[in-house]
Amino acid sequence: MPDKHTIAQSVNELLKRHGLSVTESRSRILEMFLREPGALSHALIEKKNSAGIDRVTIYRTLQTFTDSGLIHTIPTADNAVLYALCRDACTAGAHHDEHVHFICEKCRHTTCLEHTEVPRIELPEGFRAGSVAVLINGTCNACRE
Amino acid sequence: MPDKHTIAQSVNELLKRHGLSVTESRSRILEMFLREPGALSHALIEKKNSAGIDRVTIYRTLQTFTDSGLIHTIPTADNAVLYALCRDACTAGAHHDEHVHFICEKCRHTTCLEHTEVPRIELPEGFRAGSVAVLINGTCNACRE
DNA sequence: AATTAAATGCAACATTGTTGCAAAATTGTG
DNA sequence: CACAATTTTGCAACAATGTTGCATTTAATT
Repeated sequence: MPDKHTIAQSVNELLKRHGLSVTESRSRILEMFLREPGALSHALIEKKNSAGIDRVTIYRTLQTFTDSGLIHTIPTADNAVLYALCRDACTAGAHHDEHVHFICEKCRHTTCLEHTEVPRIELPEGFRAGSVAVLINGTCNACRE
Repeated sequence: MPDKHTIAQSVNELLKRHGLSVTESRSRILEMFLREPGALSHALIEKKNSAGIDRVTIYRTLQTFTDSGLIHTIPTADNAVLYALCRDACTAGAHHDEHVHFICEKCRHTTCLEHTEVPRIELPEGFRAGSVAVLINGTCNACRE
């Protein structure tokens, strides 16, 4: 795990690079994402929120981060939106998060498989693909017995 | 569009084949799915609900249908779970809904591309896949100019 | 340091989903 | 076809989740 100094620096730099003003709440929330290897839900962020950031601020911050290309949303089958850090390539308005998302059935942890390519899918006549999301349920490398 | 008689018959038969008792609410809701080419959300079902079926009953019915393999859920990025009819191969506890789901950006309609195969995806060491869901955003065949 | 613009917290509200329980409907059986 | 057993429904109340307006605070700019 990177030390505190490095994380604080990254947080600051990341916010600025995406044209966001640096505030206490944003820094804390972004730090959670940097420390977390996988994805976070709003609920989990609230749980981790020892600083007492307002619930509404968390909603707005997640929206802001998504809009500015810092994080992206991951659709899930059980109606709980997850958020995860975007790769550097993401910019405001243009997400490049076409990697595979893996949800572990045991630890319920969601991992972005950054280096697993999404295959090209042949669509029926008349359909034109924009973005492609792949969600895999299974057992992750940490939970394998 | 199939005529009323045929749909009423199918509804009845489908419910029975899945071991469910035939009630007014279930018939009406299942009929919506049979008439609808794509997927339905809870909200949309409530809107179409001219019969005044209770909100709670709709929730419970969708749960029952999902449990018994009549319909399956489709994850979406905007936190609105969609439901769609399963192919005949689906049975209680064992969904075979590994087809591609297509969400049109123009008409917001979700189509199950039953015949579009989900490709095998090579996972990193230690990950084992269970189910795979593919969600494609784009323009559907009806909205293509 | 002062000004301007943006972000936050609070309160109130809207929407969505859940649970317990009594009333009503469905199914199987004689 | 009527009866009993079981399931399903509607209602009410509640819990959780997400949204909006506005006054106050905070951050960026000069």
